[in-house]
Amino acid sequence: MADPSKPAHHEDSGAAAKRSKPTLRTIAEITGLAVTTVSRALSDAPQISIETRKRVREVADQIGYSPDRAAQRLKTGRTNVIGVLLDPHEEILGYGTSIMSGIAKALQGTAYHLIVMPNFLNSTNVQAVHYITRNGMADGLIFSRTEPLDPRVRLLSDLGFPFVTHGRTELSTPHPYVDYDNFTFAYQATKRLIAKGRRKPALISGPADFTFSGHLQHGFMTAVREAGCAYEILSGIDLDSPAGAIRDRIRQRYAEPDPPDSFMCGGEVCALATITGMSDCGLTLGREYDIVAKQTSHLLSAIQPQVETIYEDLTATGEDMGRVLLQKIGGESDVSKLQLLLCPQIPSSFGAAD
Amino acid sequence: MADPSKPAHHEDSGAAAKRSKPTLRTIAEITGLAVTTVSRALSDAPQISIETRKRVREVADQIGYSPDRAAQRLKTGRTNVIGVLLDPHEEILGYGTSIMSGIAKALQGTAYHLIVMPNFLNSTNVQAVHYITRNGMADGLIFSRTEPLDPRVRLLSDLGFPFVTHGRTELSTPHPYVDYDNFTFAYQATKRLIAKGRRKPALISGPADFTFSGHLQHGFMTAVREAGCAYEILSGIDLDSPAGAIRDRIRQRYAEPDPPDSFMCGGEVCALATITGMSDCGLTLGREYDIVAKQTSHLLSAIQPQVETIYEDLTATGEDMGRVLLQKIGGESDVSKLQLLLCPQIPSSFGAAD
DNA sequence: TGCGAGATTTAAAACGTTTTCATGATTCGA
DNA sequence: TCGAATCATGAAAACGTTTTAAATCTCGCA
Repeated sequence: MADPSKPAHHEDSGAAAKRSKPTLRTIAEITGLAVTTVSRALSDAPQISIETRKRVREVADQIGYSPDRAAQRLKTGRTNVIGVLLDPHEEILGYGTSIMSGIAKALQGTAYHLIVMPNFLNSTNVQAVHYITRNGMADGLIFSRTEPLDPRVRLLSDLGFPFVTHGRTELSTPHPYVDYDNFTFAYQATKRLIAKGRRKPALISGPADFTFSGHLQHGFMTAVREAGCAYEILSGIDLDSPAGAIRDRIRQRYAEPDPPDSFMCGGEVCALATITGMSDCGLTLGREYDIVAKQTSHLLSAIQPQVETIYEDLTATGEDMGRVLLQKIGGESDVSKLQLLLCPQIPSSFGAAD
Repeated sequence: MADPSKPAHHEDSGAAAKRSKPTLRTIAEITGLAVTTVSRALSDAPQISIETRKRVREVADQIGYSPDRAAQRLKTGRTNVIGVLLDPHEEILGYGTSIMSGIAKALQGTAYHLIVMPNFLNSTNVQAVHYITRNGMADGLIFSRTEPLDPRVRLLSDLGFPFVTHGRTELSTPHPYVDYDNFTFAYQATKRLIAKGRRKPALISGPADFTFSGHLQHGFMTAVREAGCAYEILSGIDLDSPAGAIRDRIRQRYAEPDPPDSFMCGGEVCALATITGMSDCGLTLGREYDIVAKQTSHLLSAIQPQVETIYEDLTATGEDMGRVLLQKIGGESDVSKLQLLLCPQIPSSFGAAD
């Protein structure tokens, strides 16, 4: 932008430079225009003449002007801020960071800033939403881990407050979302296990509350039913369970009769823990059992043997969410344009699907 | 706080409730006081009489008043915001999220909000700092991955802008920081390897630029020199390298003569990649080689066999950084009180040191 | 009775924008 | 040539708070 090292070089009458932050008034004094005009010129109002606009721009750049967000905010009521509700569970494997990175990319070049409200300790998610909307802390909200009857979605819909979720709900009022097609993911992943000759796939599902857990399960069930094979949904653990717990559960399951011979894992840590648990039992990936997992980072490239994965690009998801939210804020009222279902890319190594 | 479902129950003369956001003026009208008085009462100014203060509080709670941050900001110049500069590299294993969670904890109950400025794409770190300070987007800044002559630290020191770093610098002007004692960590970890009978520990160091890499290396070198044993600092990779690269490098190293027999890993992904690389070569942890790693999450609990680790509590670090920054903003000028060096907890399994 | 000293309260200005409404130029149609 | 329309600019109010300076009130005391 403006180079602060460049000498300012303006020999004005008396308005010698106080070294305070330049404001519209500063520019007005230098150019001899009114504050109003300067404001208009900088915001590209149509009624300002071309040359005035150019001159104002010049001076603004020269003295390194940038508008006071607080003042703008006070006057317009707009905050120019997009809030992201961050959940402690999202700590795992850079989930939050990937999403945020994507959102940041979408906000790049707009007037919007990304602000993260971690609701780590204090309140429930709904309370956080209450607080943010009541205090006008953002113009829009983004959050994840939606539940079928998500109270946050309900609240925000009622308020008419712009938001986008990562994940769908089952509420009757449609709302903007970006979601990964976890049904297809689970369906294809499970089919892949079956195609490799496995006859009793196990699912490690998502936490019960969340919408996507149902999708995973549905995809899994569809595949096993089509194949007519046995299956198991591992009880007692889910994708949020700590790695150690998953490892223990696997070990325990193999002490019982009729264990599964393959696993559909919705996450990498989960896959890793499963492998370790199986290894505890003396079983080797690719020999005695198989795994297909969802991949959101490069963690699994570190382990041996290679796990088959289907990739979910969380940064892209974040970017989509950012874009959708900006559209919503911009006044797009056709909700169907604000709902994105991202399709899993099935690796060619999986062979032709049906 | 105030229960919005509770019926408001005030039958005022004519000032019937417009359903707009309550402001100081609203309270002033209800109580019959002046806006000034209300403002003072709410901020516990000493010259307001006890009963007025109480009355104002009551009304404020009742109508669910909360001050307009934008207006406060405009008037006072304070933003009540703490900014965290987030680096893309911090994506790994929830580093950023842990830190942020800690900061959030420290900010809990204060007037401060946490805002994260991811500088993922656009600018260099210094530019981001420039931008934030110039635009007055925060009252204080927190960031990580300091370099010995960190330009961000230099800039902020010159500006007199409050900040805390995660990690020290080697600049002559002292500044607030919170750091983990990586020298001691590396020293103890390496000693542990030697105590287990290893005779050629290898170090996978941090990225060359960062201060803590030097500390790691210093601790490592001190231990091997004391023991008079051979050592190696693995070239071509560092803690930021992707897991696959580390794995490849390990494999490659073992194709050459005189390989190391143990590893000091500054991170968990690194340890995991090392194990996999060694496993590729047919070598087993605890038999042919040992590892001691720094642990910041629970990832390694998922793998087998258990890696010996020394824990670094990043959430606690974040909390410390938050606290220190608040002190700094609060006017604490004794820098020595704003510098924290956190000591590694050496597990008792390591046996008596020395 | 009056007067200054607290003790409380208040009016008004200010922060830097945006916005509403008005103004001074210029041009145009009749 | 004159009023109307168009164009470019400006004055002033407003957003909700904090702060400075001033006003009012209540006493105690001479």
